[in-house]
Amino acid sequence: MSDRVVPPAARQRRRPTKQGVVLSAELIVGTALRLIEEHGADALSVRRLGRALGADPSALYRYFRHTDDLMLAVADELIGRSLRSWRPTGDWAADLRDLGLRMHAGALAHPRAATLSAHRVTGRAHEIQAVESILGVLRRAGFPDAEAVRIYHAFVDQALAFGALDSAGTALPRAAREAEAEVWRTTYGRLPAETHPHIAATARHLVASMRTSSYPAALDLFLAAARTRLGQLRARTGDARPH
Amino acid sequence: MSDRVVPPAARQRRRPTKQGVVLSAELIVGTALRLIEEHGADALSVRRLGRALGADPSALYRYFRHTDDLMLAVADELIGRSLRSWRPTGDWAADLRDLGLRMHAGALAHPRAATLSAHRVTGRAHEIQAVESILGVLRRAGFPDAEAVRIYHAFVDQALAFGALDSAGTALPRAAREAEAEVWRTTYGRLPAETHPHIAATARHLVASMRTSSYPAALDLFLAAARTRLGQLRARTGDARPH
DNA sequence: ACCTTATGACAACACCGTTGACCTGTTAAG
DNA sequence: CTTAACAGGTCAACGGTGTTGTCATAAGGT
Repeated sequence: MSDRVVPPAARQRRRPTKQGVVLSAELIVGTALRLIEEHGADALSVRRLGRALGADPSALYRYFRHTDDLMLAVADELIGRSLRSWRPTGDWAADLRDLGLRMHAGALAHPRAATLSAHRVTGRAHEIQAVESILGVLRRAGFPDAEAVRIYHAFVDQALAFGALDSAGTALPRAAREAEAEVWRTTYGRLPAETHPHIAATARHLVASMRTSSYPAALDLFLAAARTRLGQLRARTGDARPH
Repeated sequence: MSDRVVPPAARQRRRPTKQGVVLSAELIVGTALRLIEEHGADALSVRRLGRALGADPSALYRYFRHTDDLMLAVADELIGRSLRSWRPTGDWAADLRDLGLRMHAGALAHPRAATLSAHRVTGRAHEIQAVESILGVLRRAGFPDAEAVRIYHAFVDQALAFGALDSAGTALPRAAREAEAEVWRTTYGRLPAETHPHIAATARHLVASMRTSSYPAALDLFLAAARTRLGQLRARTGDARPH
C-alpha cells in the first residue's frame, strides 16, 4: 500500500481523531519536535508519537510514507528555524562564524533529525537559500569563484559533520552518556606516565575538554586559515583592502 | 544478571555451540563487521549476529554486556585496522596529515560501521594508543599542554566527523546517490542569475566540487591554522625553532 | 438526503534487545 | 580414573518497535 500518503494540497476531509484531534503534517512534525525536546531522541517512536497526538499510530502513515520520511520533514523544519533570523552584517568572518554556530546549535537541538539529514542534499527552498547566502558572503569578501566554492564546501561540511557528530553524542541514552564521561575520568585519567606519557601529562585538560564540543575551536581555526588564505590571494593580486 | 560477562583472560571452558562454533570476542566482532559491510548497518542485530555465528543470540551476552558494548568493540577494531601501519616521521604536520587521511580512509573503507561508531569513546586499547600518538606528535611539535589538547580534540573530531559524513554518503543506496548528483546538476546548475546570483556564478565549480570529499581541503586548512598558531606561540616565548 | 471515499482505528505480523531459568560438557581436584 | 562444580550455551518469555491489510464511518459534493 504505497499510495496511502495523500499530498497535503489534495487533503480535504478533516476528520478528527477519536480523541478529537485534527491531524495535519504540520501538527505531526511539530509534535515530533516537541517530543524530542522534552523526552529525548529515543522518545520518538511512531507509537509514542501517535499517543502524544491522540491518534492511532497507523494514522500517521496517511501523512508520511515511513519514519525516515517524517524525520526528513522534521529536518527541513529544523533548517528553517535555525537560520530564520540570520542576517549578514558585512564582516564576512563574523557572518560565517554566526552561521556555523547557528547550524551547529540547530543540529544539537534536534539530534535525530540532524544525524539523518546531515548527509542529504534536499534541494529544497531553505537549503538553496543557505547556499546562496554563504557563497555571497565569501564572494563579497573577495574570494575568487573557485576558491569560494572550495571554502564553501569545507565550511558547510564541517558544520554539518560536527553537528551530526555532536548531536549523536547528545542523542545517546543517558546511561551511555554517563558511561562516556566515566571512561574519560577513570580510564584516561589514570593511565600511568610510564606507558602513556602524553596522556598522563595532559589528563586534566583532556577530561575537561572532552566534555564540550570542539566545534567552536575547529570553526575558529577554519576561519583563521581562511583569513590567511585571503590575505595571500590579495597580496598576489596587489589588492590591499583591509581584512 | 550483570555478572554474565566474563573477562576474556579468565575464559577457560571453550564449549562449542550446538552448531559446532567456538565463540570468542574476536570472532563475534569480526563477524559483526562482516555482517555490517555485507548487508548494511540494519543487518546488525543480536539475533541476526547469533544466526550468522551459529549460536543462540543470548550467548553473545556472555561476551558483551549489551549491543552498545559490542559496537564499541567493533569501533575499536576499526581504529586498530586504520592506524595499524602508521609511524611518525618527526614532521608533525605531515604526520597529522597522514593520520587524518588514514582515519578518513578507514571510515570510508567501512562506511556503515563508521557511521555507527564515529561518535563513541571506546576507552579500549586501540583508541588509547591513537590518543597517545596524536598527543605525542603535538607536544613534540612544541604545543603547550592545554593547546595540544584543544588541537587534538578538534583534529580527532574533524577526522571522525568527516569520516562519518562522507561514509554516510557512500553508504546510501545507489539510487539515492544518483538522485543527489542529479539535484546538484539540475536544481543548482540551473538557478537563474537574477534570483541566485552567487550560485549561478559558481555553478560549474559547485557541481564539480560536490562530487568529491571536502575533507582533504578542510584538513589542510586546519593544519595551516595550527601552523600559524604554533608560530605565534613561539614568537611569544622567544623560541625560534623552524617550522 | 444520499453516495463516495478519504481517513482514522484495529489487529496482526515480524522483528527487536534483554533476562531468568535450565541444561550439559569441560575441567580440575581427589 | 572418577567425580563434582560451574562456565557457557540454550530456551522461552517480556515488552517494545515499524509497518500493513482490512474495516467502519463521517465528511463533503451532488
